[in-house]
Amino acid sequence: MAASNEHAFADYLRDSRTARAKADAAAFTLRQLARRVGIEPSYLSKIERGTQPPPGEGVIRRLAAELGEDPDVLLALAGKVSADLQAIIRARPQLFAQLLRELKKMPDHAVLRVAREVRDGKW
Amino acid sequence: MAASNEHAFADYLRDSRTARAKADAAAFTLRQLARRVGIEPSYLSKIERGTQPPPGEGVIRRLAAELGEDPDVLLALAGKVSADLQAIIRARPQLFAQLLRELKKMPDHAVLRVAREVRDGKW
DNA sequence: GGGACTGTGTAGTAAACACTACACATCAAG
DNA sequence: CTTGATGTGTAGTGTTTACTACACAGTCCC
Repeated sequence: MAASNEHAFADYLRDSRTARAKADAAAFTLRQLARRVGIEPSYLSKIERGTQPPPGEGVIRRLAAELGEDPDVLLALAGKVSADLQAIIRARPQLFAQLLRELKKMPDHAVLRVAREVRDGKW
Repeated sequence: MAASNEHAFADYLRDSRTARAKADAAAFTLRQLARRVGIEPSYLSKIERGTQPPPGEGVIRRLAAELGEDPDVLLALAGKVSADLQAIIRARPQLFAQLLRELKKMPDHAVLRVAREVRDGKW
């Protein structure tokens, strides 16, 4: 694998913001977004360029909310896993460890199918 | 549940070691275990009494190996989730986030059944 | 009663994490 | 031409994580 994903989170974030800026220019300047999220503009700037590593989960969640992105995807790009998902695993470590390692090999549609069947109360 | 302990990891670890010590006293002194795991005895002592927070994943894995414990369980007691499981989730965040949050409500036997069916190649 | 063990107390450290504060250069608009 | 906004550079801070180093007291053995 090439080192293509060095700034995966950074790039995704900047692209997402500039995309929103096309629609609503004034509301999605770096400074405005930083202000709504509650961080320093210079910090967001560095994050968007990958100068700084991705921020903490809280900031990522607020960014996702403002940008209409999926928090879990953004967290993943930041190399993190949502704290609530971790808690779910920790509650039954063996069960979920086994299941996840099994599903690792499976294609998307298989995982999706499992999820759907579970949701549809077939268990 | 009895007094759900603040020092769940600590107590579990100490109990596990002292249990092994009944069988093979010399091999499971605090110092011997610390030596095999590659940490300072005083550090292990503090960990076993909950004076210090649980160690990193590497140390926990080596402790589990020496004590014949399940690494995922030990990690869970330490408030952590195995790095490899996190990587599995990060590879397909939406899929696994949805599945896990769905399975959270389900009883053990249901999760187990899903895992078994997946393993048995019904997908 | 000196050695060789136990476990423990005190102190400190090095790196990573998650940010803030403020000054600066640039550019568009009035 | 200066005002007000944009993004960015430099510097620094408090906290957490993950440990090490070494000295110490008690116990068992002869």
